[in-house]
Amino acid sequence: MIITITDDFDLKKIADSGQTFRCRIFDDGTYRFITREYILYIKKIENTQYEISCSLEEWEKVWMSYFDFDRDYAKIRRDFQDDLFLTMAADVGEGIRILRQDAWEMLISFIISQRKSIPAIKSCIEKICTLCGNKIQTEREEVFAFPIPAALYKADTDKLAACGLGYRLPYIQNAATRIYEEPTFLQDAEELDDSNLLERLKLIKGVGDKVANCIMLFAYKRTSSAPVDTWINKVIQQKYDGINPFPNWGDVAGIAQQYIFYYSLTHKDEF
DNA sequence: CTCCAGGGTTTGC
DNA sequence: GCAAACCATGGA
Repeated sequence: MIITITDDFDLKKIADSGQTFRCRIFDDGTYRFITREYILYIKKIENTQYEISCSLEEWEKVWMSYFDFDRDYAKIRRDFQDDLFLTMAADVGEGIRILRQDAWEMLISFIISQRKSIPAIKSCIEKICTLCGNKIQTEREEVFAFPIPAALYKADTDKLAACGLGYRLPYIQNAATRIYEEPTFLQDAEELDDSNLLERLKLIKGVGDKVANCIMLFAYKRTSSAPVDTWINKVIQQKYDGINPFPNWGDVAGIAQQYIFYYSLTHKDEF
């Protein structure tokens, strides 16, 4: 099926933006995304035309929300014009969108992410999916879904450790136990305001300010949340005199953060 | 081989 | 309250 997308949408930049760790790029230019049990193959045909593997119904029900198409990113970028560095970063990152991903997957993925490089995070998560995720056969490949809480809870400790979790193993097992025993924990958190949601997420061992902000931004669409990691911290030190500028950008701070994060990733020699 | 990674918790003051 | 120490492991 062919669809038209007119707002900012760059598959490669989204895949490389560090929000999702399970996007696969095929040699023919097709991108694969997974969320819950849904799998999408999408390829740019020309200009605003994209070929998608799912039905229009699934596109509208699942993927429109996943890719955050209710938000006008072109307008958001224009509103950054009073900040020179952010304007440049947003220009470089044009096409990035904030993905609305599964809260459980983001919780586990970003606990794993601490003190790991993005390639290491990806391979670690892939091993966990292969170990205890649901196997799905598509027309292109055999894929493993992200494990549900019960599957991770019941996974053998030694086999889980062999996925490269390191010292994060007890954090992961603790989080899996928590969500397995209280299945509505993440769902109920949706009702909380930003401040209370942050504190609720930080109740889970291994979740601090940075990881909680990632979960808020990438799963709960709390676009005021701007995670400060090592790269963002370098930018704050070198471009903003050590003063965190993100609170100044209000409810689009998280989007500004994502443009700047992508800029720092693609211009490592400047930091 | 060494160095560091989308940090967080624990410990010591 | 705040720094500093400590954490396992893979990728570069």
